[in-house]
Amino acid sequence: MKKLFVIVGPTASGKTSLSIELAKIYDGEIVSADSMQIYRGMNIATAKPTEEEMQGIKHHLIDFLDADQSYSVGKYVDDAKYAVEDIISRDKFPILCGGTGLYIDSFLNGIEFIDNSSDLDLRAELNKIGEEKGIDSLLNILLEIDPYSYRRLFEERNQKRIVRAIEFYKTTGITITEQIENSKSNDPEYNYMIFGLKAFDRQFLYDRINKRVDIMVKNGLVEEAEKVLKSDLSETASKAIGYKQLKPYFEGAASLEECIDKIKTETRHYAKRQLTWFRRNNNINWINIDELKSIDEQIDYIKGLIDNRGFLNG
RNA sequence: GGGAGAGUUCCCGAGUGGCCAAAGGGGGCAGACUGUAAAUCUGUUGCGUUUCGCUUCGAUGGUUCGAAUCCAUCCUCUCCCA
Repeated sequence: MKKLFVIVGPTASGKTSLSIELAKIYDGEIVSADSMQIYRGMNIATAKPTEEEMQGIKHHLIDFLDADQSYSVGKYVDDAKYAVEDIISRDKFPILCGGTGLYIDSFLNGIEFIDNSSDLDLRAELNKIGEEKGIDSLLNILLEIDPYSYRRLFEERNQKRIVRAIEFYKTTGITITEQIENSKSNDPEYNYMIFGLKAFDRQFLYDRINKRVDIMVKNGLVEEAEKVLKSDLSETASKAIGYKQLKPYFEGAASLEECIDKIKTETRHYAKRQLTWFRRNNNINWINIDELKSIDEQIDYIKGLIDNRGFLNG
């Protein structure tokens, strides 16, 4: 079976530099799994590696879309597969690296998404119902078509997900419950070892995040934000942390410091959510970055794991 | 020196005699997640032997069956006049 390495972890845990070192050792190329680094012009806020940092290692799925284009998991699964196959065909070793858990899991598990399952007009219409008549009226619609989803989403009352479940059924004729089941049936195509970076002490990570945001500001985050906010942003791109939080500053409604603090807070929350996502994956080999602080130590540890398992043999 | 006001749980902040371990928000912690995922949403947040007990609302003392809420003194802070 085709082999690859996967590196995951919360933002600011050091995935980028580790992946590049690993690529140097194993003659690899990197496939990014990051929903924001795909965009051109969004560099500082997304902590996109610079040419210099890449050290000649080829990176895929970075910098290939303009910010006014939207993107999705479904596209990612296809694009990542294409990139990985391309790398393998050239006898290089693929290293998937990123923090977007949904993208990574969907790709690794070979989830098949269905084309044309979106209807933005219907979505808007349903959202309107939600705003006007309340979330219960949406739940009632869902109850009619997919009682299982209804039960699953009843407690959570997540309008976005309820709307999506209805939309999915109305556009495809099958329920989201069925789709979830069907999409899982594929056999995995790749044999992979997955490494996760995390901090034993949460505060250690949070400090790193805070410091990194300060560095971003020094590197011109505010200027970049001004430019990005003036351009046309797709639904996807507009969600990036680091730009929208600066809006009040540009509008004179808040101080620069307040906005930067907001970026730090939002980034910490994001890291927390990433950790929650990855934590349920029992296959991850965790590396504590507050124990193994240098890349060299991390690489040694990873090499040990790879050899131990005989992953590259045969 | 004179006058006005304020001190509430990690933070901001509501509460002016019992329904108050104390609204709401923030932050923290935990969780969910199938085409917007850097999104969206949920739970929890004084302690304990947890349908009950204990300790909390600047401090001390008092009034009362009962106080975060009323009174006295003290401490700290803010503002106004000097």
